[in-house]
Amino acid sequence: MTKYSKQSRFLIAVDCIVFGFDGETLKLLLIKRSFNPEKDKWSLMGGFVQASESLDQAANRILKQLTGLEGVYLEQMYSFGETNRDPIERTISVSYFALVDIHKYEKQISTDFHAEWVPLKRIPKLIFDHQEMVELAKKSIRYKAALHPILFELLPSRFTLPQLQTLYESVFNTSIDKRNFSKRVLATGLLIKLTDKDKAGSKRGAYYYQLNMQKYYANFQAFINIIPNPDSLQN
Amino acid sequence: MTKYSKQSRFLIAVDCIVFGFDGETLKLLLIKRSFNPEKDKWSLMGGFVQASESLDQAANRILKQLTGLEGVYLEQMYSFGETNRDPIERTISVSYFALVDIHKYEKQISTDFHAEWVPLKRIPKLIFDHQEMVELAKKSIRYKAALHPILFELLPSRFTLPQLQTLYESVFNTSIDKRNFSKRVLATGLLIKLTDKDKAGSKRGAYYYQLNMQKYYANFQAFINIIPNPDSLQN
DNA sequence: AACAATAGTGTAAAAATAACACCAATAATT
DNA sequence: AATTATTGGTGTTATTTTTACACTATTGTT
Repeated sequence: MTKYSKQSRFLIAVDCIVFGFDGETLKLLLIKRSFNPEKDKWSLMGGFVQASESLDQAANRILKQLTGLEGVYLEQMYSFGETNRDPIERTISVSYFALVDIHKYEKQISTDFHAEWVPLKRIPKLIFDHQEMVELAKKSIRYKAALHPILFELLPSRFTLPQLQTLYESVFNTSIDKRNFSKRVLATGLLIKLTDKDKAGSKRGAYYYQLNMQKYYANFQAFINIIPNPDSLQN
Repeated sequence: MTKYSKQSRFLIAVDCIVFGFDGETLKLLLIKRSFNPEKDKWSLMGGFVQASESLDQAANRILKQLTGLEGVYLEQMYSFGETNRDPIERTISVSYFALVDIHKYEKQISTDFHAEWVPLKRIPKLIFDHQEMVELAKKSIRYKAALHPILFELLPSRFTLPQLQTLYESVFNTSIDKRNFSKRVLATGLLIKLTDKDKAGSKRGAYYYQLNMQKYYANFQAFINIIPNPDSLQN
């Protein structure tokens, strides 16, 4: 068989918007770009897709190479294809967002690699259309988190209800009554209460919980109402 | 500045999953492929992205060229990038789904073009990974339609409540109490009741409604609960 | 005139959500 | 040793939303 002649071929990039949560604020993992153009400017984690790999494989490889992160939650988001989005050569970028437990990787990232966690509220100017990708990623995780239990991916395997609530409050930029919040999340049946407490956050200490992984995977696609009317929220 | 040397370049295709509704069943617009490989096999509307156009522009152009459809609802869905998805040459496909008023285009499509409306329940074997795209598209419109008023894009500008209900029932493969359904949709404030009736569907005739376009565009991103627990539905 | 077929409407029970305030535990301070 | 300050944990009621459910209206056909 013959090839498809006369058609243009393009570079394909993958760009990853990596979210982390340190217990107080949501952060993004950014990197100083190591090559031209825009060398030393802030950028998302990105790279080119290679001939031998699928898009998902490329996303995982790039994340690993630039940050050491492996096996994290990674989901394709949107493909950006404006003709001039990269000034050097036409490049289609397939964007992914990732959710990681920031503590698991915090030191590793800043020592071995040159990536940095930056609070979502203080994102510097980014190269190309990366700003636009970040905006879409913020919308996307809100949208998804309003309906599905993805935010657990940002927490360590053992976490407390106050931690979980702070996470939801910062993703949705709102405040929630803690009685109603705990009723809601416990009603999902996704949480298992442990017997010991986290004494770091308070004097009294808060019980640790962990995910019921069975139910978590089984109910992942189910609609779970943790945040009511998520789009009526501002900012 | 220098080009990004040493990187692979790829073909980029756009494939469109086009939904239509004839008042009874949901249908997809398919086409007999006009070139090799897989010539004369059933295929989605697809084509290659050109150097001069964005992804969205390519999607619109391809839809227009293959079907004459223009100005219809078109939304990027997902990018497919398995290395072997096209046996001839590695191609990344950016998929879009479209929602069209089937009546507006029915004759035009079958005479001027060689596309055909096929009931969603009787989709033939499709080339490459198009089957997978169709499955994802079915999921995607359900997901989106459960929360946002996109299904109006499948109806003519004037429609009746029974028509609208039949549409929802076929998208969600369920049946809905008509009293509750009309309360729900009317509560959105999106519908304007007209003074005349559609006498085609029944002896008594059903009032026509049209969209309040102001509110429609304003509330498009808002979460509108027309179908409760959309994922608890089977099939 | 009777019939057949689809359109249109209201109410009450049940479930889900929202609003709300106090006591518990304990480390730090006096 | 007692007090204070700080955060964790819980239950009830009112409101709202959702669900279940059945009859009359209209009109073309027979």
